Parts: sequence; structure tokens; C-alpha cells
Amino acid sequence: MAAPLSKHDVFQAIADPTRRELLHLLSDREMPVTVISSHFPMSRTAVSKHLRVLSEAGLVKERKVGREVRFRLEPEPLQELKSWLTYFERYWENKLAALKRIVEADPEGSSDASGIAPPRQRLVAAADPAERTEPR
Amino acid sequence: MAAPLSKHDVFQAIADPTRRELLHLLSDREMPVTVISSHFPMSRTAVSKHLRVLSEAGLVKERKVGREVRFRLEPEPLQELKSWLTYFERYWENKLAALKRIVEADPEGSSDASGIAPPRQRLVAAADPAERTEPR
DNA sequence: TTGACATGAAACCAAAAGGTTTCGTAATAT
DNA sequence: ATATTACGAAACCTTTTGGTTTCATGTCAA
Repeated sequence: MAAPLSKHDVFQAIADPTRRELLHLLSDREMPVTVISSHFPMSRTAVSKHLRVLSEAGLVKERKVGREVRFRLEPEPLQELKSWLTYFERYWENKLAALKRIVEADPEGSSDASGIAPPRQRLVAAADPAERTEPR
Repeated sequence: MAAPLSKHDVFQAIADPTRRELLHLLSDREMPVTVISSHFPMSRTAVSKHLRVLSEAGLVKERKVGREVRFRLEPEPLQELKSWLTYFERYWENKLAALKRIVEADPEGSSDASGIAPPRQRLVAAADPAERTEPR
């Protein structure tokens, strides 16, 4: 349970398209920096910096082989992203379910196949026509 | 197939911790800007800017009510993130996943709008025990 | 009306991000 | 030995980001 209090977190690491491409590239196999950078329209140094950001986020690991340094994907930290997403999943599933009910005009309308607790999101507006927020 | 070629994508939108907190806050119910900003240690204007970034990524929707503007969560765009993650899930789920993938040898992937390139598959690793990369 | 409230636009600023080129150093090849 | 290759560190530059304060405008309350 080492706290990864490093400078870059997973969310920030994957924000850049180049870095996402790097992850895909490295998911295939491990590669040295020069080979990696040959896939990108920027300097090797720039790619190297991106690799460092990924490394600080724990998303890649490096290993020295002779004079080269090979990088490989380390997917585990992506789980944080996944669990973060899980929280919101029920919201869109709920919305989709609601839409489905409307479209199908199902008179019963309460079939939720996911078994996930429904969020307390108001799908309909308040009844008050003025809709004051803070009556003072 | 509306191409979401706006300035901010989902990946970038959720990179900022404040914006992630905003999404959580708004997942509960819709809120006007002033109320939202009271939850954050920064100016209302700053929060407003974050809301705009989220809006450009399609993650929140606004609605005018009297003199206030209420924001609410719009979770659908997060599905892009989820499907992006799905690709990597196989890698972390168990160590045999990579092998399995090689065996199955999925012939073609399709690139999407998020800068993701399909990995070029090489089924055989270098045989040289010295592990030279570029024999010249 | 007049004043208070809710909000966005604008101008501004410091720091971070993303890139470059140059250089030093370790490992390999000849 | 000597040249070549692989790489990171450093210095530098430009653009973006995340924040601020100030101001204008629309809406509501008295």
C-alpha cells in the first residue's frame, strides 16, 4: 500500500493523446526509446519526457538492456480509473434505462437489468414554476 | 456519428481534480453556479471556467432558470473512457492475458477519434540472446 | 425605480506543459 | 583505440492552464 504521491497521477497521464498512443504501442511489447520515438512525429527527447510522465504515474516500467532502456506497459494503475468510472456508470445506465422505458412505452417500466441501486438524480424538473433556489 | 471535434475531450476534462470533484457534486443534483462554487476554495469565475471545460467535453449541461444557470451531470461521454479502458483490461486481469491475445491474434483493430492507434503486432520476439535491436 | 443578486466576458498573470536543440556519458561495434 | 549508438540532463522557448480582479448585463425584490 505504497502511497503513490508522485507528481503525476493516472488521470493526468492519460490526458495527452501522445501518451495514450504510447500506452497502446507498449501494450504490444516492450521497446527501447529510439524505436518508440520512431513512431511519433516529435523528437526522441520529447517522447522520453512523455515516457517519464507515464512512469511517474506507474503506467510503464523500464528495464536496462545493454545501452538501451526498454519500456513496457504496466496496466495496473488503470484500475483506479476504472473504479472512478464505476461510480458514474450507474448514472448513464439509469439514464439509458429511463430512455428505453420511454421509447418502448413499457407500462410497467421498472425493469432494471443491472441490479444497481438507482441514483437520486432528478430526471424531471421541480413543480414550482418559479423554481426559486434560496427564498429570502 | 457526430464528430465531437470540440476543443476539450473527455480525457483532458477529467484530468483536473477540481473538475472531477465537480462531476461528483453534480451527479447528485443540478445546481446553480454560485452554489457550486461555494464548495470550492477558489473564485466563482474559476469554477465557471471549469464548468465550461466540462461543458465542451459534453460532461455537463446547463439550463437557465430565472437569473441563475443550473448545471447537471451528463455522464454519457464517459463511455468513451470506458471503452478505452476495456482495451487494457485484458492486460491487468491476469498475466496470461497477453499470451492469450497473441494466440488469438486479433487481425484488425479500428482507430477512433481519441488518438488511439492499433498496436502493430509482432508475434515473434527477437531470438538473439544478446537482444540486439538494430543489427547494422 | 432602485438596489441587490447571478453570471459571463475581459484583461491580466504565474506556473506548468509540451516541445526544441545542445551536450555529456555509458555501452557497443570496428 | 576510436567512432557510433542510445539515452538522459539542461537550458531554453512558446502555448496552455488555472487562477485572479474588474466590469457589464440581465433578473429579481422592495
